[in-house]
Amino acid sequence: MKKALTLSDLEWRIIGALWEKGVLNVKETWQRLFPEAEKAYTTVQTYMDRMVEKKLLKKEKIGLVNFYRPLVDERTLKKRATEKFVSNTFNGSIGRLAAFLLDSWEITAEELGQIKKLIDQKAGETDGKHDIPD
Amino acid sequence: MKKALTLSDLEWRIIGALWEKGVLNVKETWQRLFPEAEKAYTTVQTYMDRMVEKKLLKKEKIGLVNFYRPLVDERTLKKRATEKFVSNTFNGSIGRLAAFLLDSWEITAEELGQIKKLIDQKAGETDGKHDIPD
DNA sequence: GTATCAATACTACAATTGTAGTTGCAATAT
DNA sequence: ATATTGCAACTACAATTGTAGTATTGATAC
Repeated sequence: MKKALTLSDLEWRIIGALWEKGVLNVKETWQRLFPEAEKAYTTVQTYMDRMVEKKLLKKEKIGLVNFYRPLVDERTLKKRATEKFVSNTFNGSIGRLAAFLLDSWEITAEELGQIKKLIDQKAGETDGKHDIPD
Repeated sequence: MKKALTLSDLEWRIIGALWEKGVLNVKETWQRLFPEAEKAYTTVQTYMDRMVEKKLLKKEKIGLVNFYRPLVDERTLKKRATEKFVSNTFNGSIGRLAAFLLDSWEITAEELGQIKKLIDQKAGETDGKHDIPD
């Protein structure tokens, strides 16, 4: 009932760590995210298990320890999240988002240059389907 | 305890309607958003009142009817929402977001052109602080 | 002046989220 | 064997969210 695609802050951080490292157990994740124990270990544990229920992660026990791996592809999830965000906030228009970003952010000249370069690449590559790496 | 800046879908739609129209009462909002009564009138009512509590809207009674107005500026709220989104999803980097958009979206040549134009404008205007309108 | 209508105000309640404590169990150190 | 340590499993609980029903009250039509 609701394809669960709004991750909370902590969920993003957890899955982010997992994408980065591949597999982690609760302790590792907890230490990474909260080196000063800003949140309780069990909080992270609860989150990770709930994320398993939500099919965001997969958990497998090796010896006594559970290891968690991301079940969803980073690009896919980010894309959905972006779609949702843009839909809520900019009536679904990427163009509006782009305009807003340019208009409301301090973006350095370098960044602008880089982005322009990306655009040119993109424009140049308008022949075949570009193969999504990875 | 939490500066309430993640609006839910429905909250976005409501405040969006309010930004568009300036003031609306519950009934008008409800009819606009759910012309087929997909949600109950009282659901919208509840939401709008909760948004008043959250200081997102202001409510004032005129005659017997309550009218609601947005209390937060559209640009400001969208900026915060974007920041939060980018922070969660792209490690806070607008550049990464931009790269992702270019890489993962089908963007038409026209759109690319327009965006490029915006960038050039922006680049041209790199002298003084640009005054954020409104 | 009473029934009806419209909009408000109040109440309800399950699901989800944020946060963590408690219990149990296997490995290890003594 | 026994105490201790590490982690897993289970349980808890308040706050928020999604959804809406019921009650009340002022206006209006007879």
